[in-house]
Amino acid sequence: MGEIPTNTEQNILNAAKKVFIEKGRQGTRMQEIANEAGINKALLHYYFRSKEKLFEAVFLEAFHKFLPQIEQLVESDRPFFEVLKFFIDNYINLIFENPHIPGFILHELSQNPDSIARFMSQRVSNLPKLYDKIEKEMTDGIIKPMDPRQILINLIGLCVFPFVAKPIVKSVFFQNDEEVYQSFLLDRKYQVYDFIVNSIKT
Amino acid sequence: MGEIPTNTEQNILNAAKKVFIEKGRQGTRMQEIANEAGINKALLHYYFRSKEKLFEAVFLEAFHKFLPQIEQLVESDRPFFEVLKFFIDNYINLIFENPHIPGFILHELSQNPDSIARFMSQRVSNLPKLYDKIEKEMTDGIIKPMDPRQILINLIGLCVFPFVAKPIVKSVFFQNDEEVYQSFLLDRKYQVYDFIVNSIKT
DNA sequence: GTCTATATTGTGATAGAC
DNA sequence: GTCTATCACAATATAGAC
Repeated sequence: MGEIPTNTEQNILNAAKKVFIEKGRQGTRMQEIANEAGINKALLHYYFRSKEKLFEAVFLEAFHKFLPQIEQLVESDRPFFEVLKFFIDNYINLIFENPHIPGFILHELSQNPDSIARFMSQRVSNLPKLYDKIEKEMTDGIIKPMDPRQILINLIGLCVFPFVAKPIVKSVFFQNDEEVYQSFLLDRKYQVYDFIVNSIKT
Repeated sequence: MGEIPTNTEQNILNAAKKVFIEKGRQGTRMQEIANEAGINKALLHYYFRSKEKLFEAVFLEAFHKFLPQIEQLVESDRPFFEVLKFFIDNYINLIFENPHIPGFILHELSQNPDSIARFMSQRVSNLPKLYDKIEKEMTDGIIKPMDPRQILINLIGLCVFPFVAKPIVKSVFFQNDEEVYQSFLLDRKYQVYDFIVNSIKT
């Protein structure tokens, strides 16, 4: 439903993405994916052997869409604060366009923590380079001395949380006003950047 | 299983809490709750009419356990930074003892965002008082001028995220070493406090 | 109150016509 | 490749004995 599919397989995958990411693995019914794709259940099994296989395809794509962004933080020789600004801007834009994916990934991984090994591969192998970069700026007196991992975990958490906790945030802080909540999100990237910089700069 | 139940109803509720909070509403089987409680399925329906009712009982308790902590931030005349330290300490301790509840709440609410109205009640009615308290310290030049809601959302996000994202955090930053991850968590409350204070103090 | 047995519906998966 | 019809089993819920 919606866009014209190039082929049936892609059509199914698109439908599956939508349903799985919103409802989760256990909350998803094959029938609903079929409806969403405008076909019948049998075709799902024709293209993807089982619900399990279909789910894996969806999860893999979602996971890879969100994780490798970390590489952006390394692939540059510019100062950390500049790279940081660039990353936050891109990452929050990405979440904006796919607001349900972070919660989807977190929930499915918590249901099946060991599966993460299959998805990670070499993606984060250059994380040590990022640590070096940050520690370099610490010895240069630009950033306060602290565990670089704390910075990175705070960074991801601050970006992701307002989206993952949408119902609570929207209800508690914005009286369930969708518009006010959205305008809060639009301002968020600048707030996160300022918050982090103020916290870690010397 | 585990502790001796005072009565069957409480026994069922304990078992249901364990299973629902770990597996989620859709991932939970009534049979598994029955096994966990050491009884049979029929008794579940005798005490709680349906899976739905049992879930609601579990969710309500979990939700109220975690939300009203916000009140701590208001119920004191001490400076905000002191109250903040106290809150972070308590809240992270609470999560430590119930590490799966935050993810459980976030996921279930995102599946059923409208249901939040039933659970909130007057709990956050004194939030404006907290805003006033923070804004007072801004005009006093103790805290940087900014939207108090940004501070509070960051606060919750920083506390909750390392637990909700355990598999990713543990894998990406700690090579899946549970012990290292745990020691990171133990240090977390001080890190979060420092991070926030450094960021918002003038 | 607690159990066993069973009803009833939901759901993933397959068979087979076209 | 795509459909309809159906199987097989899983899961919630209830009936009824004790």
